[in-house]
Amino acid sequence: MREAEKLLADLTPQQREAVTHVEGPLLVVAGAGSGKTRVITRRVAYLALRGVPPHRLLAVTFTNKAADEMRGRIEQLAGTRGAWVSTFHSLCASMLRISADSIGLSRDFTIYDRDDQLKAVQQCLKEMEADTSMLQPAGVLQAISNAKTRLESPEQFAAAVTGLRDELIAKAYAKYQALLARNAALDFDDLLLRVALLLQGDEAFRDRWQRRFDFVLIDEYQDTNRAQYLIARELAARHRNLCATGDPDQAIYTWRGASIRNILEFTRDYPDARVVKLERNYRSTKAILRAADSLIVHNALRHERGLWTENPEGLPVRFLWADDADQEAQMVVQSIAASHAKGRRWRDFAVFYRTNAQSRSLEEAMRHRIPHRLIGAVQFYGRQEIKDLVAYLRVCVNELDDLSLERILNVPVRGIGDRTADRLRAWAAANGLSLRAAVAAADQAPDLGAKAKGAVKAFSDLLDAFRAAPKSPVGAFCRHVLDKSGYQDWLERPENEERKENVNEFLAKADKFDLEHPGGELAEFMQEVALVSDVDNLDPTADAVSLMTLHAAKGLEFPVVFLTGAEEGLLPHINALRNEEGIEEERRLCYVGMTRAKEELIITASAWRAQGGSMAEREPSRFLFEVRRDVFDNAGQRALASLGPDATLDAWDDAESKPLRSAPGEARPRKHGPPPPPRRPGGLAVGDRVRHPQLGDGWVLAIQRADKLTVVTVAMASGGKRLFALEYVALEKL
DNA sequence: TCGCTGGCAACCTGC
DNA sequence: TTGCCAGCGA
Ligand SMILES: Nc1ncnc2c1ncn2[C@@H]1O[C@H](COP(=O)(O)OP(=O)(O)OP(=O)(O)O)[C@@H](O)[C@H]1O
Repeated sequence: MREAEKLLADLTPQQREAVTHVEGPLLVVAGAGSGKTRVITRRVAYLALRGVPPHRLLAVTFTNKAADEMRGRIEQLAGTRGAWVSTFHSLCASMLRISADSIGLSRDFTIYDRDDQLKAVQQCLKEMEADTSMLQPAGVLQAISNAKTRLESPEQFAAAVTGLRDELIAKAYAKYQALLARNAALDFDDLLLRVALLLQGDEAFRDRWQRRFDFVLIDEYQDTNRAQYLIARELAARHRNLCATGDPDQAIYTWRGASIRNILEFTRDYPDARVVKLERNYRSTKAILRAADSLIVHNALRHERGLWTENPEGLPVRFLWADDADQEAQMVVQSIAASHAKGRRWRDFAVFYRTNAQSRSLEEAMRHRIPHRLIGAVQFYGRQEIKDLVAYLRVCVNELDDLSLERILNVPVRGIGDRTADRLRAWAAANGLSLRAAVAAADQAPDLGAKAKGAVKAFSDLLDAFRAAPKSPVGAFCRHVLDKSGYQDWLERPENEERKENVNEFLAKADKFDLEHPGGELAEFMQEVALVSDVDNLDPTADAVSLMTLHAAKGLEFPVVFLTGAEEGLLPHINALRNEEGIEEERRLCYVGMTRAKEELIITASAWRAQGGSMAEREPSRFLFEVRRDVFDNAGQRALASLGPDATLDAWDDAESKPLRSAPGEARPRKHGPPPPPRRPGGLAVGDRVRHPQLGDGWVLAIQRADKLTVVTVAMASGGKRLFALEYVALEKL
């Protein structure tokens, strides 16, 4: 028990209580940075040290990266391996593969990603007799995904809908499921849905998996959806040793079906559950915590809870208001560079944003200056060349995967054009053949010319050869495929330099897989590839600044955090403004971002931002005015005071005025919110030296009244001319 | 059959 | 601003 003592030594009494609780349901409601991940990890190690065989332990994390880290920590702490640590999706994929034979599923099933799903939907819509021009594939897919999240089969969905549009969607859903079944494919939703339904309806399956684990632990429980909830419940039904940890304030995935009610109603499901609350934050400074707390209390649909820390007060939060996105990026870069010069490592910094599109200006500003890693965005696996190679591998594993086969039919170009493909597809459909079977029997196909038949035959032989070749080690097989398919030759062309590098990166991943899973199957590797998430590619050992979305930041921590684009329409996002729930989720997202910071938090926003082709004027996020003003530094307080709806002023002018901020272009009326009260010119004259709160010093070139505003043209010391409306920018006369 | 060009819509988060 | 699709010429 000495080891177990050590395990508990540096834990708080509450954390210890959660770790040492053994039998029965346990709920750990933990505020941000209070150590819930730490608790789960220790708890698994503790149970192992108490003699529970590690392979009887299941811990479910939100990302594969979190799973890998936790697995490593557990091995360190308990000195044992074998605990099953994975995400829900990986868990379900593995369960389905393991139980494939008994549930009538091919163990070589393909996992379809969003692009595949869209293609499948498009194909279904095309095949439908009714006019589907009113339906957008993305919308239909959304509806299907929603239905699956509600665990509704196509039949149930069809029975519940009214109206032409929904009836068409119901038909499309049925066709879509049939198409996936024909292709032996499952989409992300299916993985969860199938397992949830099997656990409920298939006795053998349920029995087998209920006996598989003695303890079940679920992290980030606040972001579980209905299927995940059922899976957790069923897997733990026999022994009820279910430990859930989460933070309702960090629920940020309700838009894809997650339900905060799962965590809020845990004690209703398990009235005898032990509930442990962790309220001491170990991550952030007092200033950061106060800032975050003062924001989240604005959520009405929330249980009152407090979070405290013994950490130092720390630096005040900074707020930087830029002219445009490029300048915002510059400000971030300058801050980072300055801080780095004072001794910070690059990896101490993270820059968060609401939408991937925002990463562009940041990346541009950092290019060649600051080592950085972009998480997500144009994901690695979304690249054409990677998808091509993956399609080859999928076809090698699963011959029924027509969608993937279609992708590579003529890639690289081998003389099987659209017409030939169409005819093959039509012939296959007419005869109930898979596309692969049609390709194999192409010489019997009607209306195919001799030339086309030859090309198809050669392709079929190629696939046969792949099928016969050893699939392991995976890296070697990938190279074999690239070589024999002619893809490598295509990659060698000078214009494909970058593509070749990406493929090489993929090959390195395959080699890594071989190393970590000696004798591992190609199907397993394909599963891993299908289920990687953006953050999984974050390498914490690389000394580089991390750029990622707020969603991707969940669960991570960094000494210095930049929260960019704190603007109305962006955070909260325009599409979330429809209802209060939407805004509250955005507020939680902002809260998650803020609470990632250990020592420094810098929030930035921009007055103008490119939107489509043109520039749009922005307002600072309402969240900035909900955060206690006194957590900001002086410059931040001043900037916010001058920007806010409750701006403090020396004088009032005309409240009806159309505002204009430091505009690089033309003045525009603001779209929402009350216009901030204008400020008096302040006795400025042409030739005066002035200071802008963020942009620095300059000289007044001109003062004009325009549209009830006072517009000052300033020659900036840093170069260039800028327009400021005195009503909106606190220019200080020097 | 292939590859290029131009017009047009979309731009939120992601397993 | 970008990425997708349709249409066209070689
Ligand atoms: N008892 C403790 N003593 C010292 N440090 C601790 C303790 N508990 C947690 N920490 C530290 O606090 C930080 C946050 O812990 P952890 O990531 O487990 O929190 P969390 O609750 O999962 O956070 P979040 O929900 O915000 O993602 C980590 O750096 C961790 O090492």
